[in-house]
Amino acid sequence: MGLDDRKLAVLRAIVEDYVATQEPVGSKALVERHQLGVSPATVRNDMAVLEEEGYIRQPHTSAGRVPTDRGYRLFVDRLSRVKPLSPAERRAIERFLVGAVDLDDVVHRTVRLLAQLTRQVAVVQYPSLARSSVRHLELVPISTTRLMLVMIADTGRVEQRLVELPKPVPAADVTDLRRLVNEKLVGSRLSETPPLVQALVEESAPHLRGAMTTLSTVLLETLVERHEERIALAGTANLTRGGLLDFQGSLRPILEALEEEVVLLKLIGETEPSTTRVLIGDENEIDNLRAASVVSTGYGPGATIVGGLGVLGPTRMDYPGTIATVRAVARYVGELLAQN
Amino acid sequence: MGLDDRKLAVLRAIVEDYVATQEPVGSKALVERHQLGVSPATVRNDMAVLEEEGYIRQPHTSAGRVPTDRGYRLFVDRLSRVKPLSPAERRAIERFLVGAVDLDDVVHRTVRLLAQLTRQVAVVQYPSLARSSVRHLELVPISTTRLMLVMIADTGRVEQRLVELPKPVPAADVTDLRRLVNEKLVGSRLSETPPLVQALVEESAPHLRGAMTTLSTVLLETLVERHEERIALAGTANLTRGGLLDFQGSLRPILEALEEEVVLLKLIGETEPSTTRVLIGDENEIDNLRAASVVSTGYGPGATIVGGLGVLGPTRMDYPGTIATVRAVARYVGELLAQN
DNA sequence: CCTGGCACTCGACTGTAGCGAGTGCCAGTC
DNA sequence: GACTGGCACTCGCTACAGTCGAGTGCCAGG
Repeated sequence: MGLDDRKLAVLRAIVEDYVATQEPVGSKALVERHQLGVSPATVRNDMAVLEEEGYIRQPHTSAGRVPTDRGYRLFVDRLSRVKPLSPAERRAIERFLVGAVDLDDVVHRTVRLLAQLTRQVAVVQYPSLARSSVRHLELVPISTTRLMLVMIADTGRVEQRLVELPKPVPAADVTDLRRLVNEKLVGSRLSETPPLVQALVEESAPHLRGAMTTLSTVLLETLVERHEERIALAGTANLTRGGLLDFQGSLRPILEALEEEVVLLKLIGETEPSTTRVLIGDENEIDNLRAASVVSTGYGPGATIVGGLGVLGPTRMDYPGTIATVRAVARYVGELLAQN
Repeated sequence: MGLDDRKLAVLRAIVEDYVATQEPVGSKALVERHQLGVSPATVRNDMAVLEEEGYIRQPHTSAGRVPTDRGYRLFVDRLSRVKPLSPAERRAIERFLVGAVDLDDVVHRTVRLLAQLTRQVAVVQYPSLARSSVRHLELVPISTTRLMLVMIADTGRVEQRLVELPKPVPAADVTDLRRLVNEKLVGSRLSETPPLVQALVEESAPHLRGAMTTLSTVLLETLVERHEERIALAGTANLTRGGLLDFQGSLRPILEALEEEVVLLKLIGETEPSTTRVLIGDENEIDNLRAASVVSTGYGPGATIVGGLGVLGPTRMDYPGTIATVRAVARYVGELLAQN
């Protein structure tokens, strides 16, 4: 484990050069491009150690060195400072996000912005229902046996579900139902609603009981239990940058993974602490994404977190820059949400 | 233009073999695999004519022939019958689409189904607002100066917009506004609403005038004029089938095009007649998609068309099969919509 | 502990040769 | 006049040999 400062400097230089050039970097080029203060031969010795420890590797004998996933990990954890954003990027973020009217609008703008700034695939999760509370519930009669249940959450999300009633319900009863569910549920977090909904059914007048039961079923099953998460995606075209060198030749597994909402949620949805999470190559649990890295973080108004966002790219990525961008965008989005 | 029956048969054989094998097809292989009743030499003469007319070409001297876009066009127009669906496919469609509850659900299932059956990129347009009529408008107070406008269309689409009021509006007035807009607009097609909305503003009581004006602005601008279209996409991973032989080496332009909603709408949205539309390679107006073909059609309950759906793939695609699948799926979706 | 020197490795590139699929053309046949 | 068999030709593909050079590991000396 004898990684003295110079060896770390060599690793940092290798990572930076490789990220920039996309080509294995050799000892001679290294000393030329960085002020290491030693000769190529010395660097070679250091490289030998770094390779033995698993931080770099040679694609083939007599090629330069390339960082391993482990090497990137060390780089991210100990060798890089988060790059401050350029004023241009800062301006781009502001320009992109002002003028958003809708939650939909915010999410779409955000995901495109992220993709554009990082030049990678961007993923943004809509504010999670599980972390939202009910602002209003609306019942719209579609026919005598059908209601449209519209739920508006404090995070701006609006969800609707069709409710098929067991038997016709008069308009007056619909009004009663609407009043009851709103009285009971408005203001409470969705994760806390089950007992309330239960009580609602038990307390409701006999002639409303039937309708209230199916209504509660819809509420619980489709909105609370399998809490519908929504995801926006952009920038898949960026996967083709760098030819087929990244992603070991085939985009197939990546594209397949990106089509699975569950996978995407796993990637960016589980960020509990407010820190940025970086998953490098192999660290990723999803097999299809073993050749990719993910940088993700949570966002939300103020200190609370209501959803996640992040980007996915080749392991060979500009981590400091990407981390900075992801964080900055998350912060701006949070502020935007706080305003509403 | 001397294309006698045998030359057409040769063209058909070339298209079928090339689609199946993905390799340029030569005269000898042709007579072996198809009952043409003539010798390779004769076929060669026919091929020479077909090439002169621009229906096929040679990638390089001494390779077999490959159909040109023009060749595919002739094939689609005159040389192929729509393939009947296999019972398995038929069953797959039914199994996939029953149990859909939501419009969202229907669209998502449809797009995935299409992608799976055709093994290509599938695109489904949500029922167009322009072709929908208003079933109900709901106004939900968010704060004293903010309303959430929820529009439910007869096609099942639900759209919401935040309305920022110029000054606080009491709850009673919101009730009035809700009643007024519903009385006036429910049942009318969105494309016919502008004069109605105009009248609504002019006829409304003075104390409602201000709120009604901004409300009408939101209605007209965001829902009617730039009629918000929504699109679902699936199966991008299928682009990687056939290695990089299709799409002349780079997926980049295709992926870029697929990220633009406008482009997608252009692809599948303009289907006015109920017939299936096939765009082959160069016929496509979007430069990025000159290497691809699109098969699209309209769908809707009964005979009316409310939206489009289709698939995108390499020009080297199984046109008869794809056309059949796209049509069948569109028909099923139409039936599904008619039930609601 | 660092450095310069040196032998070695091995991928990338180049040029050559042989193979074979496929063609175009032509003379002969029905 | 249409079709066919035969034949010379083209040219991409593959294999192989040779060269080049970037990069390495190792070692002796400062």
